[in-house]
Amino acid sequence: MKVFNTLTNQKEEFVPMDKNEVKIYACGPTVYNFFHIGNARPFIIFDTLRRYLEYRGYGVKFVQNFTDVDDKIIKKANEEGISSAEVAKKYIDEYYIDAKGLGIRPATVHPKATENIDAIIELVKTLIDKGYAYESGGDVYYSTRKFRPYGKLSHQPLDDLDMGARIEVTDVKRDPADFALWKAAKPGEPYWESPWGHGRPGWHIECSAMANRYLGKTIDIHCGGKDLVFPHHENEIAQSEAANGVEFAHYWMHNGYINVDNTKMSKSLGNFFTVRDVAEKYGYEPIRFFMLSAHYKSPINYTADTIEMAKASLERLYNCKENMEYVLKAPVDAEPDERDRAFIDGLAKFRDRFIEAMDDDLNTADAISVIFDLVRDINTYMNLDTKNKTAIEAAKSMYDELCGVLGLGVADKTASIDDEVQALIDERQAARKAKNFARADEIRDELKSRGIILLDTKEGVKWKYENA
RNA sequence: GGCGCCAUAGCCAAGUGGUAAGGCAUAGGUCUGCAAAACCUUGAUCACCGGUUCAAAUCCGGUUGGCGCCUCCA
Repeated sequence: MKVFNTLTNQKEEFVPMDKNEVKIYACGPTVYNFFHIGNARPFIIFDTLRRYLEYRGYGVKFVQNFTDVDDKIIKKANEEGISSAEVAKKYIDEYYIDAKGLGIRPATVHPKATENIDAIIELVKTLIDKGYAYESGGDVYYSTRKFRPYGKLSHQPLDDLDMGARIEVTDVKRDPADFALWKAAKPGEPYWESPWGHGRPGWHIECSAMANRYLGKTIDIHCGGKDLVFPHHENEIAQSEAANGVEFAHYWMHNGYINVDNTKMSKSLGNFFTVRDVAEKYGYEPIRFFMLSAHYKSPINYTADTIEMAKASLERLYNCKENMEYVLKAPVDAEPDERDRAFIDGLAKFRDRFIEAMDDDLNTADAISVIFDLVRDINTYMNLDTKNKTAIEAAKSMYDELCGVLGLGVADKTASIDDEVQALIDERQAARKAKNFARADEIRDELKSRGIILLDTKEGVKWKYENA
């Protein structure tokens, strides 16, 4: 498999240190609000990366943190008159609800910053001992200029930074480019005991500390949104490599932004849509489909149209799946003939094409097109007058296999209907047989008003929920 | 000022040297009592100019337009 590595600015063959335990660290959410669809992109993309690596036979240890102590959380807590811990707890719970809806599997470990303060303090101490950090008025800062390779990820030499533009120049920092590892507690803020007094960790240090604790000094892949390249990931490298003396991560993968009106979506601009709100209107799965329908490095523009198209595309997938399941419920010939055999043999080529696409830096857009080609092949087979059980099962299996890697089109949407509805369906069938189409249509309309759609197929009457 | 990205059909979007995947939408057809689903058919010389090459959406140079990062950010 080839992946684009931000560190080298090119696609490279992915070679893990240990294929039985590929170490991946993904920057998780700061839990002070429902997460928005811009936040959702890396969660979905790198969940897909993990699924694909496992599909290809790798063992994966996937660590994604929760930043549960931070200025924004403190601000929210003050606004609501509750503690930071309560704010964090609430939005961690909400994270799991949305993540589950989006098909994002729980990470192997979801460490929280507040549960790793000891490791953070140890790391800060190490950096001070090695001369990379200094204490100043209860704060501790990292001396950016001491770390010679600083800028190697963002490919931007320190001296080219436009100093003063957005950098807070204070007299506690020796250099404007230095960043906080530890912040002295202000009144009313949560704090922990440390060698530098009461305080709390800076943002960047927690990831270095947790990656080290849960994955070791060197990891295979570190991933996150493109906006984390600088300064967050650059600083992580500075911290981890200065402390450990070895390379921090072999591969750095970054997803592009979600735009709204062709402008970056962000909480600070206020032009964001939460996953919860979008899901309530369109469902969760179209969001995942939308994310995977373009290459992860490209910016994508979120609009009502694009999410509706995603929903419509997904319906095509589910129609195919449901047709197979429907036919399999009835007795079907199990002994494949020559024509069935040819169909079955043809299925493997879709897997080959799918793998080829995904091997090329996770080309999910291409992989989806392979699935649609498979669906067309299956639909054509399903249109035949005689079908074979073995063949449909093989097709279904291939469909589930490929869709499963992307986390799409595999939900079980079958639900039971009550006896009254079944009686109406039966009555309608009788009416149709008697050519009483007025009554038949009346029943169909009645059920539609209850959200149940009837479909008359060659094999009999099918039903489904309108918005399933 | 420094660094970087993008421009493919009405819309979304793959495709880095050999004459353009896939999806949504549209129109016509097959099937159906009708409808739905499905299937078939239907649409692009790839922003513009120049260059390299037997051959370019793909490589090089330029132009125009759009976007991002440079210490809140996924």
